[in-house]
Amino acid sequence: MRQPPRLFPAARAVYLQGARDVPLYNIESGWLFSYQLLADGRRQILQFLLPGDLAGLEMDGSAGMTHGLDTLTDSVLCSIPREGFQRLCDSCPVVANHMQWIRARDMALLSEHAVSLGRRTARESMANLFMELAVRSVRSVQLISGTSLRMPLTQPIIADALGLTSIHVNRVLSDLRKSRIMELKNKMLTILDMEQLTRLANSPEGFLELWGPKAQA
Amino acid sequence: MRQPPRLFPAARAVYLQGARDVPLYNIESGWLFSYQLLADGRRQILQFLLPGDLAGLEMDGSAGMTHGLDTLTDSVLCSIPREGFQRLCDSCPVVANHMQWIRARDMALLSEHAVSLGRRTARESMANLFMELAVRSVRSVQLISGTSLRMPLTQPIIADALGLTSIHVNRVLSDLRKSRIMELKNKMLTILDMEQLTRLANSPEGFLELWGPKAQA
DNA sequence: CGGCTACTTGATAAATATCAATTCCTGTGG
DNA sequence: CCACAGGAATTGATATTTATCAAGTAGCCG
Repeated sequence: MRQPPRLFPAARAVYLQGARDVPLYNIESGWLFSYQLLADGRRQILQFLLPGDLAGLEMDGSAGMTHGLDTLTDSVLCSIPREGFQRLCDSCPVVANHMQWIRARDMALLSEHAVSLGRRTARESMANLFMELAVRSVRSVQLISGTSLRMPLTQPIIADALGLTSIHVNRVLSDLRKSRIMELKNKMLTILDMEQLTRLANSPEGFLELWGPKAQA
Repeated sequence: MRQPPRLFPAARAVYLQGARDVPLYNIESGWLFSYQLLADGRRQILQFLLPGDLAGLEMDGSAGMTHGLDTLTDSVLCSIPREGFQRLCDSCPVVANHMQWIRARDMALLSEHAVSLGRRTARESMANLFMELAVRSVRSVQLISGTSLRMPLTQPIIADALGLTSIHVNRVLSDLRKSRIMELKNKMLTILDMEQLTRLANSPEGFLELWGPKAQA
């Protein structure tokens, strides 16, 4: 049912906010993000999508998508027709069930993100974001080398994810480097002090276990 | 399958963050909110729940709930055993389907909330929140009298929903009153200038239609 | 190359938080 | 039924965080 894989180059829109008849997309490789725009151009990034994730789950239909999807890196996506998938869900409870699980996980991720936006300081939010992405990317494909891993985010992207300006992101990042906690350079994240980073991130118990055994299924 | 209705008085916990074996709850009447706490007590409210909504959908299982649920007003809830409901979903695709729809709607609401937290000013966020709750409450049970409707939120609650302090909420609220846009008094919201309020809320097209015909189903 | 964007740093401004104090409600216990 | 306690609402003064403006360098894609 999955359509043939298709390559989307880095920094391209996969679909725009408001688009109609958008299929689901299975992410074979690459990093992407979903976002929502305000009329004057302000942008809030809602989620980052990594290999193995499913995009386009949110609303569709007559009103159009509530969010847009862009690639961060070159990505390979397979589209999945909505109605065919719907039929599959109807006929196979195991699939329908797994979908619920995926949606619950997405919701937990977005909730955690909302906590950062509303109640964490810039430092805490950044620590949290990097821990989340480190765990997720290691669990999906990523090869770690020492304490470094690939983290293809630019400062403006981090800013739009955390509700900050890129200038402020730059300053906090250099603070974190000076504090010898972590370093982001050349799209590589190096964790210098996992102890302190974890304390800063301050995620509720259980958050990092969201990608435990069950997520492998 | 739904258990007998049970009354929860105002300002009570229905379940705590981290609780295990929590059932689903159908909200027969009352207003509630779900939230997440940080170790030092900072609180982020994630969603408001109104009659007809379903609570407890997010993660459960061995790790415990990722969020807590409290009542705002006296509320009547029916618990729904998780495993029984699971079986129902498995045997009845229409139900499973509607669940997906509910989860997609919750996701869209939380996304919009995240946009407020990250990219809207305090004024805009508040306009947005009140428009959302006005529309939802009118669609569920609420009786409107003129341009006023019941809105049982305190300033500290609004603050924890929008990532602000209650002091700042107070100031913005009195600004909004002085600007003759809206007024919140005695748990009643009065809309003085719908035109301006809508412009301030600045919600993407389609957001307010999330509770259109289909939501009645 | 050339043009755009990212990154960096400094100076200043705006939004929002913190501290403090007072009044007003409202639910509760005597 | 009243008194009281505790949170809610309000206002002022001040502090902190984060944004805005500005400018220059450095990278990267076409």
